[in-house]
Amino acid sequence: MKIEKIKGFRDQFPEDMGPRKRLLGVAERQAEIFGFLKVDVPSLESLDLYRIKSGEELVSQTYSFVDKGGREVTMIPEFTPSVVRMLTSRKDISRPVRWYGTPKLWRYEEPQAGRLREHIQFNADIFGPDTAEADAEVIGLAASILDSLELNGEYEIRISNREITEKLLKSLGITDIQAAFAVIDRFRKTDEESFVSGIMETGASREQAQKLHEMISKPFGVGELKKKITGSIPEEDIGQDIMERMMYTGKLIGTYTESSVKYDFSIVRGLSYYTGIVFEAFDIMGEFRSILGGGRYNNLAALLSDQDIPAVGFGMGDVVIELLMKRAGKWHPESYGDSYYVASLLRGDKAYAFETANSIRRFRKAVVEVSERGLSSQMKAAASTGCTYALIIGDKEAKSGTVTVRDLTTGEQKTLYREEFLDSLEKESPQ
RNA sequence: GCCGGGGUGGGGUAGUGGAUAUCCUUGGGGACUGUGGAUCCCCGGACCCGGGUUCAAUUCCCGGUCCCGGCCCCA
Repeated sequence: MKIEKIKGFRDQFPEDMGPRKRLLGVAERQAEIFGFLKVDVPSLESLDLYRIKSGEELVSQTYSFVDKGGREVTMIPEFTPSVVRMLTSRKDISRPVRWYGTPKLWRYEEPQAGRLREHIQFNADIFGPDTAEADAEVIGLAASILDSLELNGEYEIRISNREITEKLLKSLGITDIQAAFAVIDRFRKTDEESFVSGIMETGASREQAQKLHEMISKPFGVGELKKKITGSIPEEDIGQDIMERMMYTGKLIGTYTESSVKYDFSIVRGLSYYTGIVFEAFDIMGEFRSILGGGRYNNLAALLSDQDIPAVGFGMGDVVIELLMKRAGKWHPESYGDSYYVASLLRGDKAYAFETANSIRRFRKAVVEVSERGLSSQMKAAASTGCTYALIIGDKEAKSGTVTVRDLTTGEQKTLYREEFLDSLEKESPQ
C-alpha cells in the first residue's frame, strides 16, 4: 500500500536540506551577532491563544483539532503569541529582551506559490523599549540576514506606519478603518478602479479615493515623508513626532545596509495587532510574495496578560526566500573547504585507512570507504561526494607509513609520509 | 472552502481501447584490488487510487487523492 504525503507538507531531501540549513544557519548567526538569544515554543497550543487576538477568521485557517482530553488545540500558526506568553510568565527577565527562534508553523489553507501548510519561519523580536532604535535594530537584522545570504540588490525594504496611515485615512473621510486596511492590503492585486470603489465603500469620496490611490502607488524615500504628507493631511491631524521618528528610523536602517529602503503606504500587514511601524521585504522584480514582514505590536502582551510590554519583531518564512535564492543562483549548501575521500585497497583489516580518516577529522571533513570495490569505483564515489581530495591507501602505503593524496580538481597526485600529511593539515587549518 | 491545469520507473519523456509499454537519465552489479565524472556489458524500477462503460481500460467517463497555479486570507 502506497501512502501519500499529506497535502501541503514536504519531504526534505539533502539537495534542499543543505541549502536550507545554510539559510537558517546564516539567520541564526546574524541574530546571535546582534545579541539575540534563541528560544523555542511548543508546536501545539490552545486554540484560545489565537482567538483572543485574531478572531475566527484566523482560527478557521489553523491546523486545529480536539485532542483526546476534549481540549481545542492547534498546531501553532505563528510564533509571537507563544513567545509573548513565555515572556509574560517570567518577571525576572531584564529588558530589552532580544529573542529569536526558528519554529515550524502550520496553516490549514490551500497550498500555492510560496505557501505551504507547513513551513519554517525565522522570527526575531525586541521587547521593552518603544523606540526608533529598537525598530531599526529589528529591521537592520532582517536586512543583514538577507545581505549575508548574498541577496544584496535582490530585495528592497518597504516601511510604513499604521498610525500615520490611519490618520491619513481619517483625513480622507474614511470611517471604516479596518475595511480600508483590507482594501489597501489587496492593492497589489487589484486595478485602480476596484481599489477606488473599494475605498469609497469605506466612507471616502471618489476624489479622495483617487488621491489615496495616487499616494499608495508611489513608494518614496523615507526622508521625504513629511514633504509627501504635508498638503494631504491637515497639520493638526498628524503628530509631527511620529513622522520625525519614521524618518529617523529610515536613517538608522541605512547604517545596516546599502539596500533600498522606501516608504510605502500600501504596506499595512493584515495582522490586526500591529500598532506602529510595519515593514516588508520584497524581491526586486516583484515576482514573489513578501520575503519577510513585521512591525511594532505594543498591545499584544496586554491582551494576553496583565502586563504592558511594547514589542517589535518580524518573521521570515523559508518558502519565499527559497524561491528567491533559487532564482538568484544562491541556493547552495555551506562549503566545508577541503575535504578528503579515503579510498582503500587494503584487504581485510582496514585499520590503517580508518586511523588516517579519523586523524583527518580532527581538522577536516573526511569520508571513508565502507564498501568492498575496485579503486576505479571508489574514485567515482569520491567525485560524487564532492570531496576535493582523495586519499589512496593500499598495501604499499600501509607498509611504508605513507598516504597517496590526489587532488580531484587538478588530478595532481603525490605520496608522502602520513605524519607529514597530517602536520600540513593542522598547519593549514584555521582552528 | 472555492476555481483552473496536471499525474506513465527515482528524475525527464514516448505511446496505445487489445501484443513483452519507448527512449534518456539515475540507481545496483561486473569488466576493475593501484587511479575518478569515461567506455562496454548485465540487472532493478512505472501507467496515482476507486468505481463505471467495454469482450477488453494505462488509454474513455465519474469520484477521490496528490502536485502546480489562482481566489479567500495572509501568520
